[in-house]
Amino acid sequence: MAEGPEGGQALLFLTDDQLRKGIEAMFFAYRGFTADPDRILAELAYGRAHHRAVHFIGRRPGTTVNNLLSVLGVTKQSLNRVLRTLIEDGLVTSEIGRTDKRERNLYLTNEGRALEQRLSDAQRDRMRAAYRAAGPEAVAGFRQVLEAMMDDDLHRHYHEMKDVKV
Amino acid sequence: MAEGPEGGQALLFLTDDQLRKGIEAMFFAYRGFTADPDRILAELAYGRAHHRAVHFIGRRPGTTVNNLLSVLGVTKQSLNRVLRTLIEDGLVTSEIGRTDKRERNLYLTNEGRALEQRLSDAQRDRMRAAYRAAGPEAVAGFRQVLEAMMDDDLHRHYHEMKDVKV
DNA sequence: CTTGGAATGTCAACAACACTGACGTATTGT
DNA sequence: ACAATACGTCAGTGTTGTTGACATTCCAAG
Repeated sequence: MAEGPEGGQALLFLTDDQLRKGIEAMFFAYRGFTADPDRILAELAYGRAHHRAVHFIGRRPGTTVNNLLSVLGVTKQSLNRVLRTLIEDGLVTSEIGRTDKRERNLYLTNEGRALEQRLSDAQRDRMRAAYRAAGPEAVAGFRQVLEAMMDDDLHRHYHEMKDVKV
Repeated sequence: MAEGPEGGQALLFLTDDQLRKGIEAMFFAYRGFTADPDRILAELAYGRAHHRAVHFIGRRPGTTVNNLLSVLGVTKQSLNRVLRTLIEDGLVTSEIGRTDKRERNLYLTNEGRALEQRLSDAQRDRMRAAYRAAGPEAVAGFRQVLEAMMDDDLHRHYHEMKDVKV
């Protein structure tokens, strides 16, 4: 159905070699992407799981455990282990829901916000350098390809993150 | 040197919000990026580490353990466990180095090549779809930003992978 | 030639973090 | 009352990372 480009010219960028380079670029870039926060987390005996939790709680203060679960794509047992340590360490608070008392609304404490900021800053610094080096048009393309690469349900979460309701 | 853009317009894409979106896009996209191979690997009781090993051995037949180590960025002990199972399962062969008997040259067997192909195909399919949806210019930008995001040493490995010496 | 150090790779034990499965509790809604 | 939902927890397992200890091989200094 509407195959589109027929000639060789338009398909040049879809050769196996081009695709392979893209795959390897994703692999190496993701390592760089996580390197700076990982160093900070290692000092504190935390891992990437803690980073992700703190990030998305910071993005959506008051989010429920269930919502966080589907965004992160892990099991509740796995998330619970992380949340427990964050709450014990005073970085996150868990409040019983006002309308539905079964739910728990999650918030960052001041200390939690401080860590989130520190991790964000490190990651943003690298992202900023990459953006600056590549230029605005490259950034637009970057975002387009990444969006097209997401699964549908992840895509949904990604867009839900856009309209922040603080 | 040559700082370039000074005004607000050219720096719009460097706002914290833009950077945050880029960060979340990387997070969600990487999940999609690994989803298809992960499904295949789960059937075979393998993990991503096996995928990475098989991929880079396939890229550089005869590579040594040490070289693979620095590309993958893990400890030799961690890699060894993965290599052992791959060798036991007949996907990889390890040959004692000809010039230096301390080294081991790694090769894929036919069975190993078959798995590599199967994983590659799955990952390439998604990459191809994303490339096709985003268009050639977006792809160029995508690659530019990813390259700028890598650590220097990873960047080196990335480029070394370009000149294949089969 | 021998000896000591460096390089390469292997084995063992441990920690982090994901998973499944089962169960308990409180709350909601029919 | 009853079923479904939201959350937490205990137990067990697997992958993947880590450090520590050790065997083998190479090479160069004495």
